[in-house]
Amino acid sequence: MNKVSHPITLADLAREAGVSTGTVSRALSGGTLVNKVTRERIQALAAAKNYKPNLLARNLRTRKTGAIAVVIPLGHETEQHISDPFFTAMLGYLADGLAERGHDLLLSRVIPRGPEWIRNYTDSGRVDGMIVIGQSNQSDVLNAAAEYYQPLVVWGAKRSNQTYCTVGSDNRVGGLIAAVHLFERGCKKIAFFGDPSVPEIEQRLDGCRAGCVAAGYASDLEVLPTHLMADSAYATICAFLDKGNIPDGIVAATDVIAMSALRALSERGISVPDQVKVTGYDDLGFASHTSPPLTTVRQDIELSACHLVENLFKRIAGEATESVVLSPKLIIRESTGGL
Amino acid sequence: MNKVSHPITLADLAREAGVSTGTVSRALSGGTLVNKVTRERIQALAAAKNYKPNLLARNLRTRKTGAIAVVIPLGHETEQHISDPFFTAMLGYLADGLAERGHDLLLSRVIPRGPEWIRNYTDSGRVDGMIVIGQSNQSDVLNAAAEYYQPLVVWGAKRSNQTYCTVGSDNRVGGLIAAVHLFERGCKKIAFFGDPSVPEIEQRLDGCRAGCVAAGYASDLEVLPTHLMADSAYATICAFLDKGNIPDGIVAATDVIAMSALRALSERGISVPDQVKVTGYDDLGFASHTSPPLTTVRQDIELSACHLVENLFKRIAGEATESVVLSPKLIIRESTGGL
DNA sequence: TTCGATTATGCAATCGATTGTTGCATATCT
DNA sequence: AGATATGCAACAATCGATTGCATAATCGAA
Repeated sequence: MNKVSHPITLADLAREAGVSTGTVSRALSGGTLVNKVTRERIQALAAAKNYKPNLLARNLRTRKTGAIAVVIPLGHETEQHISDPFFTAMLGYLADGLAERGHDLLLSRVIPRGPEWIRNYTDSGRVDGMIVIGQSNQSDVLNAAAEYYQPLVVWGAKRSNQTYCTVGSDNRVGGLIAAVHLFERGCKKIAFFGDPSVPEIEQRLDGCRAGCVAAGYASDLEVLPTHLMADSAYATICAFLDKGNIPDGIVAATDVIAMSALRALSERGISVPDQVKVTGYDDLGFASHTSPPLTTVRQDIELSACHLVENLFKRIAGEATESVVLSPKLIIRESTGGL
Repeated sequence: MNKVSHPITLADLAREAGVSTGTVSRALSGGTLVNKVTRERIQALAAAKNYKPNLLARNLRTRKTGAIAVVIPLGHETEQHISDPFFTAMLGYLADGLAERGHDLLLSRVIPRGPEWIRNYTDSGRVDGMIVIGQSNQSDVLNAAAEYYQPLVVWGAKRSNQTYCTVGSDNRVGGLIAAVHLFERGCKKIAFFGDPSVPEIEQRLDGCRAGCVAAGYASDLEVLPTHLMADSAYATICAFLDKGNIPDGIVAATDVIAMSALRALSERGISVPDQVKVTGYDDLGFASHTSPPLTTVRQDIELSACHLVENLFKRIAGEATESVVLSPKLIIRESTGGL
């Protein structure tokens, strides 16, 4: 067995069959331009030889690649890892959605150091389109790219000065319904756990504040900035609780933070939902399996992924697309007292 | 702004600079074969025009692609989704590891219907190598591929008749240390939760049985087959518990199953670890954040990903590699009584 | 001034497939 | 039988970059 045996090529096949490469190509692509007998002979030969076309060559010629770049720009959150559960869940659904349409997924994690990173995708000919997960602080770059590159969609909040197509959920509404729910369940003193320097989280906090106003909540909403990663959030929350200043309702900016809060509370013998009610955000897979199960604002990641993929393919086809803003939905579970 | 503006090419640049494409190519690749003055002039021009080489063309010529296929074959577990937490965690680490070496990650989920799927990667010229996550029931296909395709590594258990390179952890030992730990903690009646028709899980069960023997455990180990997905596992476990046949120790085949068990137990007022002790498997991110935190057999996913990447690049370079068997490690937390 | 050595650049083949055009051979029709 | 129509397959250009080889330009030394 030859170690560096190059895969068989169209030319090899042509030589063997005694015809030209063009004929082989047409025979395999199934058109009727080739005599049925020769066509079937060539197809049989190709199958016997385990022929697979070189996709680079085909793609170079046809200007289609069958791959979509999924890019995660890590602008400020360099601590954040692709292994963040939200990203990975999104990634899984995107992979499934793209696979259904016969496309592969080229995954990249980018730490932007200048505006030119995006041209590695838009101008490299490697992909038919790109999905950017989270605009981070790269709005300007994305706006510029949208000018010359159509097949681009972005997961994230819609902002006013954007020319690119986004799919995202309304973080402000999400924050609002979480807060309102806590007040409805009788909370008198609520706190927000999460880092407002992340754009999405800032909007959630904003909505949360609006909910406080709507409920006639007098005092200032307490805000505890925490990182997105579980370990770090957990430590911050423990320190906070140990100061003794315990709220009776917590709006956590993500499920991961909520999970850390549940753990910290449980370890201190503080009962959820009796003494403290907790809401999360995202409704990740584990949210229904914490103890108690977590009330959370669902961002329907699967649906979002569908929209992203659908809009992307519309744009690839040259059609116009509208940005999508999904309504977040409150999923009520035990951590706020259940139904 | 032209909607279908094709990216600028080497030839465009050459025309503009009044030189041949070859010269431009050499100038940009930085060699000293081009006069310093012309070289810098061309480099400046390229930068000004935002030139990015077409990677398909380059790769076709150089026979290198800078991409690695990460393939998840779903042989029997068609229910299993890429969004499974174990896969996504692995994926994140692989993405990071490959990115460090300047390679992209081409993600595919494959439902094998015949032996030829693997040639879409080995013979398509699209990737420089491939990492297969989980051998599923595709051992034969992988063995055949290893004959002609060197840059291939597989995550999974090492089996006797394998010619391909694997990285995996010793599932048998993992199952054993979990069981032994439960006996040490005083359990008298333990059960195994998980579906033994999955090869890895079968090995874990096997180890678990060995642990029983070592501990002089008289009766037969009770085995409850559950699916890998949380919802389904939860339902199965509830039904099991409601039959009243409650063990005092549970070895769960994955963290997801363990999490479902914790929830089911908690809802029935059964105290963990006082009445029942529970161990998981994997040590995924959420394992330390369940309540109570989960004792679990850690498969060091990050380290595994490192080994996979490292071995793959060795094989790409033509070096020989050894399969790696990592020792799983018991992480003791509250669900079995803590340290 | 002339020759050899060196350097810089152009030319053209190449990677492997797709596809428009063309030529040949047979089939069909008057 | 001669003219036209049709089917089949070969030829060659193309996608965009890389690279071996040939050639032109430059320089130093005799």
